[in-house]
Amino acid sequence: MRTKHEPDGRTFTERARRAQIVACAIELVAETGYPRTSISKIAERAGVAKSVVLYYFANKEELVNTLVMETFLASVPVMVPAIEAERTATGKLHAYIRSNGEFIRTHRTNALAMLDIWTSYRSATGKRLDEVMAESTANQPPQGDLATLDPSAIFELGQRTGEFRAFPVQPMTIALRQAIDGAVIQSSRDAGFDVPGYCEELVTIFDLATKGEP
Amino acid sequence: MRTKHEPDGRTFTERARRAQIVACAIELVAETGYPRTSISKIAERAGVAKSVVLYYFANKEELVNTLVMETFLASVPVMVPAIEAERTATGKLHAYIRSNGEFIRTHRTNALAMLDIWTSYRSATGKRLDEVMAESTANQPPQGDLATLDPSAIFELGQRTGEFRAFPVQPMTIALRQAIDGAVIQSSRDAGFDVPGYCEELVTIFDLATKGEP
Amino acid sequence: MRTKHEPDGRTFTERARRAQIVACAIELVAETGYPRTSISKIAERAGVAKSVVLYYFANKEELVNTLVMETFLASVPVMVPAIEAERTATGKLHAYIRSNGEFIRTHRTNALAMLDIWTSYRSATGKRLDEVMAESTANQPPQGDLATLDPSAIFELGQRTGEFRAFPVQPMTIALRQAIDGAVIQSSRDAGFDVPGYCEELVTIFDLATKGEP
Amino acid sequence: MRTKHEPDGRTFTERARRAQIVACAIELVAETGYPRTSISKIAERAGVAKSVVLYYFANKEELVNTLVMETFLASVPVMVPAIEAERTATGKLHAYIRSNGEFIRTHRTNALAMLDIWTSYRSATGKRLDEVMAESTANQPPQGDLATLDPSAIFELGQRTGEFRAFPVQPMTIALRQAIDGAVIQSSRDAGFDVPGYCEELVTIFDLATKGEP
DNA sequence: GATGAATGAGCATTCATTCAT
DNA sequence: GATGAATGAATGCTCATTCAT
Repeated sequence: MRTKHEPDGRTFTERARRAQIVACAIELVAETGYPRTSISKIAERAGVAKSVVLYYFANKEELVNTLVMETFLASVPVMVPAIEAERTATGKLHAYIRSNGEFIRTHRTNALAMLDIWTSYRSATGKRLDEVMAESTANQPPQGDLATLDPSAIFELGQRTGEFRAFPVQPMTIALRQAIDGAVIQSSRDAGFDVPGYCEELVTIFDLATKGEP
Repeated sequence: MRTKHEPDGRTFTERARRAQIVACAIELVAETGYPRTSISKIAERAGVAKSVVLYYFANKEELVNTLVMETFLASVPVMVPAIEAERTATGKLHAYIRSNGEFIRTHRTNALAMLDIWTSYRSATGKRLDEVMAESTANQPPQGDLATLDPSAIFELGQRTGEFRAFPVQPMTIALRQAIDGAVIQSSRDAGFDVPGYCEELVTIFDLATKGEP
Repeated sequence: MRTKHEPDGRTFTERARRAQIVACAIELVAETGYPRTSISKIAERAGVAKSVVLYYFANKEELVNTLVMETFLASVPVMVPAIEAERTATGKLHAYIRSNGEFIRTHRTNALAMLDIWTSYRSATGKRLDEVMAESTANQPPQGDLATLDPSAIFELGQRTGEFRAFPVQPMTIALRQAIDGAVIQSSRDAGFDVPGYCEELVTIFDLATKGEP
Repeated sequence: MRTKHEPDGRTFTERARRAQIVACAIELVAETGYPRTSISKIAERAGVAKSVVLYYFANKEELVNTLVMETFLASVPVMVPAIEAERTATGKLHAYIRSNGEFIRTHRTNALAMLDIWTSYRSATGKRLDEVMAESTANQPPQGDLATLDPSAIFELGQRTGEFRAFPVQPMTIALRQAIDGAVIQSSRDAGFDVPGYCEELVTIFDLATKGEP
């Protein structure tokens, strides 16, 4: 008899194994960094043969893509509703920072792994992950959740409504994203790092930075 | 005749060779990232045999440490005088950001390599570079140039003089360091990125963030 | 009700599946060569699971044997009647060459695959296909269609009837078989190669070679 | 002290090791076929670590190229003088066949390996060796030894001098090359195969085939 | 000082095959 | 009948490191 396939075309076992392998990969990347995370170490941690990993993922790149995508998708239900619940740019900015911090706190390992891959992944041709992803979605402005999760949109809204002062959006966006990534980095060095507390400070900092009249 | 040894116990030739190898390593890390920078590629670029690299550096870790240390030391004459020339905390903060930007602009390759190593280096046991370095200088508060180059000192000064509002120093330090690292990351993706312009925005942002009364 | 079994002990479905798999295998070998033809690629092209291929064929060797046998059997109705229709050795020789060329032209993929396997197949112990097959039919002189398809018999006939000069049969046989294989090789490199035209030249060449008085 | 380098830029050890590795590779290809000849098996036979093979040859392709080139170059001093010593096309044709047979007899393993590679080598993109080599020397007519070793030139000469009948050169060339390759194939199946005797028959066959008036 | 030679560990990937269902 | 799951062996290749000279 045929094995039962779920609507997504995957069997129960396949979905479970894929999830298990992705989980082990995330742990290893978070603990030892992406370059030291090999397929055999992932298999070892999962308690399966190395070839099992490559049975479920065509190659390492597919595994990494899945990992990144799953982590990104996990952040959506935490962040998007929080941001969209706010009507003002100020409210959205606060919600963006706090919900991002909340995601880092509740999904610490995911966040660690994602940031490590984000910074140290290089394709066979030397390209970084964002460059690879940018190519596949070239010339398309961010849409849907992706748009909501881009701080630039919040800054532009605030400038249109007059809540924020006139400042170049790109540098502010970079500074904010980097500041939030700082929470992940600190968290990786000190498991007890107070992410929500840090984010409250970021709320104050970027509140002042966006509103003040220099 | 004996070969003349300089005060550091190294001959002129040895220092020149080491400098040449470090320079090639920096170039390669900046171009292709740390994990893709192998000793044989460094040797190839330097035009020497692979074993020569390991003759001058006991192992890859020592080479990396030297590389980081040299880059750090190169930043001292650019940043320290600029910061120390200022008397107020505000002036020192501005000088810190601008001189750091100036260093990134004039030593782009160094800065790129350093940040890449900072984020992706892991020792054989999985430790990051700062963790490894922290162990060798454990329990010592930063001194001399190191103290000057630590933004925490500037923030504490400003709070003592009343120039800055009362805020927890650690989060502000993390946010500032991360924001500046953002300049390097952008520069690595876009060689034409306007680092000084970006830093001017950071001056405004952190001016507002440290002074405002929330 | 019991599934109906044909005389060969196989059901209709089974024979159809086997034929389909063999057909896909032939295509792949012809296109990419035997060593690059894996069971998973065959299964993929046939649109079945990899394990299905090994359900119908005990192992890769059995699949290859079937493939070769089917191709050989396909050549019989093209070549044997043409050769047997001729009464003279000269006529049979011409018919042998021309009908072989005709088979190559009409069954190009089969011929390509068969020659590729013939030249590059090696068993687990390093033996070639003809050696493996020879073992299973050891000490039996060729019979039936196999005898008709052996050029040696034609040459011996011609020498008995006086149509051909006295020459050692083995070298002439080797030269003829190799010359015909040349048509397949050329055809694999250049799909537009004029096989019948080439075979007409072979007819002339071997006519002169078998008849001349040196 | 520097290791002494010979005029070709290679040390004594390097030349010896390369020769040893190539010799082992030739043996293995001749015995078990190219696809079953792996770098580790070559290393094992040579009694060195697998990595040593890749220390002397950048990759498998370079090793194969060296192997093919060395075998080809080994055939030059055997064949070229013999062919060039003859003035008539008939003499050159006989010399071509006989000296090629002589080369096969004295360099049996080389000839076996070369033919196997010639027929079963495929590049990563699926191209055969002659196609790969043709690309690198595209649009250049064969020159020097390569021209001498091309039977087409002999056939064309004979047609100009009137020694040979008018026949299309390409099919005759294919038939001759294939017939000679037949000697190698027979030799690989039967180490005692009488190559010179076989070649004498080829001399007769192609003598008749090129001269007769059909 | 300098380097050619050698090596073992590790990596991503392919593949034929086994087996329980 | 059919197949999803799993696996071990093998492959080409990279790399940091050791060592004798």
